[in-house]
Amino acid sequence: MDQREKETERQTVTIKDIARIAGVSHSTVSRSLNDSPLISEQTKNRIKKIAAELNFAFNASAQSLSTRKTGTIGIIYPELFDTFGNSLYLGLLVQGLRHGLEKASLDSIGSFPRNHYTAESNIRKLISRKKIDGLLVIHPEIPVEDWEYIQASGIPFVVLHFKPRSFDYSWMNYLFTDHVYGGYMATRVLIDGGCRSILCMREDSDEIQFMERTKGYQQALEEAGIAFDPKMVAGGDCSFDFGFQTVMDRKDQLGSFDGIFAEADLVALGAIEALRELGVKVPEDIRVVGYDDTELGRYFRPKLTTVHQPREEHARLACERLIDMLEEQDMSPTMQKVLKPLMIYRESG
Amino acid sequence: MDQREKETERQTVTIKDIARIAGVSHSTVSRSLNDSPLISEQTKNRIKKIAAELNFAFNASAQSLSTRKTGTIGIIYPELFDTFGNSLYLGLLVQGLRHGLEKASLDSIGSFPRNHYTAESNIRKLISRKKIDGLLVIHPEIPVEDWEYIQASGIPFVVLHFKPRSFDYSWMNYLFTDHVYGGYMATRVLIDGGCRSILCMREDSDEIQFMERTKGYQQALEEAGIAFDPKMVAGGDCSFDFGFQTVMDRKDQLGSFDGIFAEADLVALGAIEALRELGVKVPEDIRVVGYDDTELGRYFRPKLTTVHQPREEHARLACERLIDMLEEQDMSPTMQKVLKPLMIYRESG
DNA sequence: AAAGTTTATGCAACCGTGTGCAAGGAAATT
DNA sequence: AATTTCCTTGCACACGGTTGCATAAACTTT
Repeated sequence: MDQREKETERQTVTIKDIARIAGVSHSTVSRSLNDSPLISEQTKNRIKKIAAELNFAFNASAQSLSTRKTGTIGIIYPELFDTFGNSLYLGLLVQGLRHGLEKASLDSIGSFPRNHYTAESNIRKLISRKKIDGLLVIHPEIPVEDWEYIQASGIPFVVLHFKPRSFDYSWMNYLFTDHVYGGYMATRVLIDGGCRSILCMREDSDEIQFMERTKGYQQALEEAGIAFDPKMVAGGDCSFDFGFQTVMDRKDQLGSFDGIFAEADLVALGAIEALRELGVKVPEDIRVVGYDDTELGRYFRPKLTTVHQPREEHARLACERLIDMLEEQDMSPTMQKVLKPLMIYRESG
Repeated sequence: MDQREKETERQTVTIKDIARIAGVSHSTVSRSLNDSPLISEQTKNRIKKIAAELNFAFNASAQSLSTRKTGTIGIIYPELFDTFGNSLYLGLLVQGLRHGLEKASLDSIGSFPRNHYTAESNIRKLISRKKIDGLLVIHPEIPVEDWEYIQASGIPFVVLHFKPRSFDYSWMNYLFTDHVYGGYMATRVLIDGGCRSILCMREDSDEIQFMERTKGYQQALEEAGIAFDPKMVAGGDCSFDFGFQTVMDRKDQLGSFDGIFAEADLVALGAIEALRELGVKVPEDIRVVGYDDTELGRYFRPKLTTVHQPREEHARLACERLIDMLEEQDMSPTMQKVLKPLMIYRESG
């Protein structure tokens, strides 16, 4: 110990201090404060009172060391960007999880999969150093080694939002959104509105969710007897500019489509803005549907018709399952849900 | 210990296991892995090799108990809402902090000031149970008892973004934004653009930052020799509707103002939308300036002229100071900065 | 060669809490 | 009254590390 410790006079109260004051052993104090049935009510109350007077609080590290429970959950999620509408979605999802964990008095360590400076895996670090009791994973690209580590460690965890790529998740507890259905619904809205030539603006990534949205688009077309035309699918990124540019690139063939399914709100807004500048009326001339139901779509005019993901339900169910796993020590994948998204009907579609 | 422990065969490697294998005492292992100069290079290397082979990792709880360092920082921040543009700002600020902490290999527990279910103070809980080494506080309403607790505990902390109300912060390390200057700049942009009657739409809250923005507005008016008229200040919430409604309420007296300073982007956008519906051109007829530089303002047309807060710099400086405090044990308030915001010139102003 | 110095390691106590087991005392039973 | 049972409590060890101090070995110095 540092010599200065003495001077600084740490006034931290431990169960031994309470034991001394109460004239009992520290085990009795420990049992009392943990409401053990072994201790008489009288003694318990006396000790609890002393503890309260001294503002006693358990030392979390000591307790964890002994009980092998940290009372902390790791939440792994990706980098947020201020140019992506769904960053707010992810932020709110994490917030929902935090709320759910609070119910069980669990703290949460938020973390990226790897340390940006050392490139070390934060997931493995948190697990191996035993800083967490469980894990909530929201990330499209967890490295295989990390998945294997998680699996081998036997730590309770629930996967949310992003389907793991290149790793079998059939044995995991998970909660996803049915993006095929989302893409299908969005496209159906357009078809039901009379559209027959629907442009699909998709994110050119290998994230499964975008594949699925496009698949739903195709299904809706097929169901309506509209031939799928690969030329009607434009690939790009998740930006306003992509939507804007994609429309502008087609300004000479505006009659070639009468509906747009943008797989992200921001893209839809870019498309709408381009259409406005070209003098095309939305939704009268061309209908536009977005995806994600970000704040953006609520205020732009025309207000965006879009697909909403059941964020609250995701968070609630994930926490419930995780807490259950912590208590029951039962890792079986009893929570494998693919929730249906919700169509938000506004003006643009 | 539970009997089942034996069966489950915990394969966790401890320094004692390494000691046994290496034929040394566990203190030697501890010193080796911590690179103590007391141990010979030869022994160190041998032991490090064994540790690496066994995938050894320190038990965080045990280490904390002994060293009184947890390697974890608490980040206290408010509830985010999907209807407030600055929720994304806060999310990104927290992310910036997380990055800054990663540099020193620190984890972070994100938390609201109090538990929503038990109403217990999370701040006091984290400190008293010794779950964290330091604190980053981003919240407009920390209860006085919590401030007092923080102060008494002597824990290193830095306050960001929100000035504490009803508690003296002159002794703290802090980083704020100069909102007086922000309000001044925004108003100056309008005045320089020729405006003489400027409507100020402010959030009717007692958060200091809004008071300051309004103060800056007044200063700019005064400097330009424009009399301040209380009727030109509209109070409301931080919503699109507030901006929209405030303009609509004045549709019969549109000539009475030629500029709008909205103290939040969303409010500015609502105002712009109302003006558009009323056939008023922005910025030709009426200029509008927002505040916050949220994603929203980048895509709406006309693109929003607004005030940007130096988020990255806040995060970086706060982490640097906090890490320094952790290492130096020097709590003196050497980091008391009020950063200047940045004017973003776009189309609306 | 003896004494002093340096270097490398081990011993044992400690950090704060949990818990199996033994033991003491009171109450219940014979 | 002696024995058995139950209820309380304390002892001692465990959890997995860190560290002051003693000690043994190796190396200098005289």
